Amino acid sequence: MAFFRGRFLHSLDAKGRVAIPQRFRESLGGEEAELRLVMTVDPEGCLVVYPEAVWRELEQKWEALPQMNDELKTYLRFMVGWASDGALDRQGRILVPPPLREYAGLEHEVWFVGVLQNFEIWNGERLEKATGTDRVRSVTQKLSGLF
Amino acid sequence: MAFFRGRFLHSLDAKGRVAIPQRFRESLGGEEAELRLVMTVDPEGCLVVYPEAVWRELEQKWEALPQMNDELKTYLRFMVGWASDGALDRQGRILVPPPLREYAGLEHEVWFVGVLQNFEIWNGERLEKATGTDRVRSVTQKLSGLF
DNA sequence: CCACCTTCCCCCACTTTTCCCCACTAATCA
DNA sequence: TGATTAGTGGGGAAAAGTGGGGGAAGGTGG
Repeated sequence: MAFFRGRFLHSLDAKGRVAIPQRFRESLGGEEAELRLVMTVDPEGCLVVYPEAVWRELEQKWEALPQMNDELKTYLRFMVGWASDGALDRQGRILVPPPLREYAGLEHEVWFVGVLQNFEIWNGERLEKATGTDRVRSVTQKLSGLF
Repeated sequence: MAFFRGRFLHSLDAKGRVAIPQRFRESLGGEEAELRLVMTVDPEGCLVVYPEAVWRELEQKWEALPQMNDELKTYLRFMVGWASDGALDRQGRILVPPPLREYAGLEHEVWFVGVLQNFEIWNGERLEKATGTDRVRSVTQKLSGLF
């Protein structure tokens, strides 16, 4: 299973390409393996990127759900509706489609953040707000019962 | 299991490398063993360094939790998002990636502090504030029921 | 059906970072 | 006082990230 850790500052070029951090590329599988991935959005305001295999598991879970209620429909419209799949180019870069770029407020500088099974791509200011120490402290308090 | 104790003053060189105190290196396992470790940050403003095995246990705990939970996501963005794994070089040093260096306010002089299962790397002034006797006194009072 | 335009992806060239290896100094211990 | 071991610093090769030119592919409108 792939594991993504750490944060990396990269830059989106004028053509909308970003290099995936080498550490992440290694986690994506063998060198010649199909480096396919699926990206979508998170309500927090960032992009979320999954190795194709991980994404497929999510899809299977959704399909296996007993009934399709309104909440699930809303959720799928969001997660699946925004999803875009692609592959790395020969230089290890991906192309971020304009709608996703806009959703996540990505300009020139973007942060890659590993969160175990997948990773995220953030606008710097948003990331700072989302992971500021105040917020983390309060969250840690709430979680402290769990581990 | 490894045990880290004590504090040591070392210096970060211009390339961002620091030597791990020899005492700590011994605790990391056999000489030829894989001297791999994972470092991340603490809201208190320092770096936290784990032997790889200890870190993995933490990750396994996190993975067992429900992944849709927003609080957990925030927490992972912080802990895992800052994490950086690496190995000691031939001289027993590690490279501290620039984002971590900046987060912890590390300049030339840094303090290593052992805290049992892992150790921390501090900016001197911050360490002084965090472990000032006033603060420790009040904390000790609150804990006094526990042991 | 054909010209045009955009999008995407390949290649190449440049810069920066990382990580080897080696050499110097300081401290420790016979 | 020599010998060993820790910590420090720097040179240089290799790798990673960045940016741009140009051709192929695919969509659009006449």
